[in-house]
Amino acid sequence: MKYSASKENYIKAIFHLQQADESVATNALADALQTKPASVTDMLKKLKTQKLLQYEKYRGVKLTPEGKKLAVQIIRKHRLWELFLVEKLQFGWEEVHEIAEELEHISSKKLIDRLDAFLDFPKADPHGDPIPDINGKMPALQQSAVSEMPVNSSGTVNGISDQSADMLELLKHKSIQLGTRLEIKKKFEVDGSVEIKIRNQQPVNISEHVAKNLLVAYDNKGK
Amino acid sequence: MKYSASKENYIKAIFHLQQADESVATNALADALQTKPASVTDMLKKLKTQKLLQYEKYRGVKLTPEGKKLAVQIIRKHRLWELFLVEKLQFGWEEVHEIAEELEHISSKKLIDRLDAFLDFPKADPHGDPIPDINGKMPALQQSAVSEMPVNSSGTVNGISDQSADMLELLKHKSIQLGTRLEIKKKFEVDGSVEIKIRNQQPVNISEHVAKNLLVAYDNKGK
DNA sequence: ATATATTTTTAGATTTGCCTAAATTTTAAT
DNA sequence: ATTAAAATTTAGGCAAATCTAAAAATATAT
Repeated sequence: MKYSASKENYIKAIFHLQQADESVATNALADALQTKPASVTDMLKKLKTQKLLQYEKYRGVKLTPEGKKLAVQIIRKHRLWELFLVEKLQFGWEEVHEIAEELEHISSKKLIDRLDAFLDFPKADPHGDPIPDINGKMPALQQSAVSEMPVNSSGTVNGISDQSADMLELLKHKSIQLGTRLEIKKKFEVDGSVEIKIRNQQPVNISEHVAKNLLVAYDNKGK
Repeated sequence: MKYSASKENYIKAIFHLQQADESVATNALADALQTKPASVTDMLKKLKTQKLLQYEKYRGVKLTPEGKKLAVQIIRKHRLWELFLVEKLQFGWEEVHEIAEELEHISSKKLIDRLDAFLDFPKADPHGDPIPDINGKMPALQQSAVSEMPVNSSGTVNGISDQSADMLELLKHKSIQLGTRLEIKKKFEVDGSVEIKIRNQQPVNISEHVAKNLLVAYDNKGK
């Protein structure tokens, strides 16, 4: 079955908003999709008749297994295209999302499976998010503290264990935030500090404490 | 300016139908676009207000310079994507058209220019049709007789000078037709005959006469 | 030159996806 | 347990792109 780009965007948004198995509110969806709640209600009725979701009025919405399957396919396309853009066409990792929003609606399944092979069956996109495989299986997010990463590896900041104001201030000062892509340059055994490099900036040093609390999603190749 | 996929398809169809500078008939367009003449009339009125074409009712339609520019951009995208699919993703040259019909509507100009560079600024698509460059300049179609082509080069059958029934019968027998992709394997000086290979078939020999009359569009790399 | 056939346009609907404004339901607060 | 606030849905419309059926213009044939 083939769905419009608009419908696919609804399915994707619900998937992302749907933590665990709670249902998603109309307003939350309207917000995520930059549209009006009334439009969301309209669309939910249509998607319900297509059995992509469970919807009872005033009760919010949940994806059916079929809806989830579709969502995962779209996410697979999105993340593969993002990686293609960064890895093969030299785009910056911050400029690819918008383009992938369009590319993810190209329908050919064969295309996406070939692209997957061309990229060597990658496990994560440029932001460190996992890429579902050909069967829709989503690999666990590969996350670890900066202190655990090998020299010369790279990844994307994805979480901070110590959320104290002091820590956040320090990170802000070093212009590190969620989504910041960094590379491990050198590790000092003496004090456990780590030298990291952010994009075009000069390498900076972070203490063992910071390195242990800064969580990074790392790329990973191979099947 | 950004146009809908539907509008882009109209512009492209008019461009292809518009020989020299004659105007294109409503019915011809409806035919090419697999739609009804009434729908074409509706759309032509819209495209006229956008100054992409000259249209007087009952008088047919012509692209304005602006319309032509848009058409060339779309064709550039289409052909680059086709080549990408064949060259990088191992698609057969006959299965790429349909997918490229979707990909050609992805809007990012930067994407297409990067793709162009990634493919090494190719001059022709897998069917031998010329690819407009970044400025919209369309290289002349690189066409020559099989007899003139170097050994190991390849191309796509694109015309036949001698259109006699006998010639056509012979070509049909060897399953050569417009669009057939072939490779020059060996040339025999003695009699001017040429050994060619078609896709997955065994190599076949064609006489000097045939080789001189079989016109092929050949691929070409580099700026 | 006039009738007939063909092409093209108009008129009026339909579907998709969105909107605003008003009504309804649910939730939260006292 | 009411009432006020917030969330959600309904009702009625709009624009894009299509359609069918009917009308109008152009082309063709004798």
